[in-house]
Amino acid sequence: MKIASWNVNSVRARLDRVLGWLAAANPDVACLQETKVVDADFPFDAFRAAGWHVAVHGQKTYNGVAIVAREEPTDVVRGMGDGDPDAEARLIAATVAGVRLVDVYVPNGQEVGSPKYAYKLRWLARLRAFLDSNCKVEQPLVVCGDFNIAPDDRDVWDVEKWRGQCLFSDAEKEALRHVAAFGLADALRLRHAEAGLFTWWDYRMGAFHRGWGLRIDHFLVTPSVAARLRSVTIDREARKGEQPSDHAPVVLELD
DNA sequence: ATGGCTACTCCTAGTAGA
Repeated sequence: MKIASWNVNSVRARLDRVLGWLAAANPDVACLQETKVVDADFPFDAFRAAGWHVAVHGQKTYNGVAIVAREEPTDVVRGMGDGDPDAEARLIAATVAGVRLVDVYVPNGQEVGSPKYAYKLRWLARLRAFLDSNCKVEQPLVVCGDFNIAPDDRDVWDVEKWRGQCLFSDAEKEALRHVAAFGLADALRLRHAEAGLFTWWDYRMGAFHRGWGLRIDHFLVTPSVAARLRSVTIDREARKGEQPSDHAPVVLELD
């Protein structure tokens, strides 16, 4: 089974590239983030024509998540359902081929100490509560997406530059560890220990070409998924060429 | 020193991303 996660930075602006990548990589399921479109305007027809089922949770202009699969996703849940008054479309969950998928687009946080940073930390605490209430560590569970947090020194291109900055601050790393403490492992680190495995590069300053990236897109998996883990790969090729997303897809293969 | 790109929107200039 092949599961992909990709922040596409607008599914409409990127439609041809997204469909082209899906056709070539041919995952069983892909979790997309930053679709940036209300559900009514999602390009369902183009996906259906290419043989994909799609479950979406979107909003105008910002955020938005979608699960795209060869089989119909079941038991779809949109949002954390915890009564928090915010209406940001940042989480969708569904089951595909017996695996429970939680697709997340964690808030960026903007700047350490800002209101958006506080919102990010609060959102991550809510995500842990969502897992506690809706999932079990004994089940095949994959929590994946754009976490907007680089977990450790290996995951930033310049440790000194990034130390204490938003995306790499201690409180963010601790909030991510608390999510994982539900009983989830960072799948990439189960297979690769080396530094410099990045998933995002700034559009500016030729960052991709210069290797100035961060690893902020993750697959967190329960033990039953880890036991089936064959490979975790970052498709850097998808960051190249005309009008790329600023994120590369990450692909998990299970036995 | 700053910003350097991209996508979005009933403000095509201002906001947001990371």
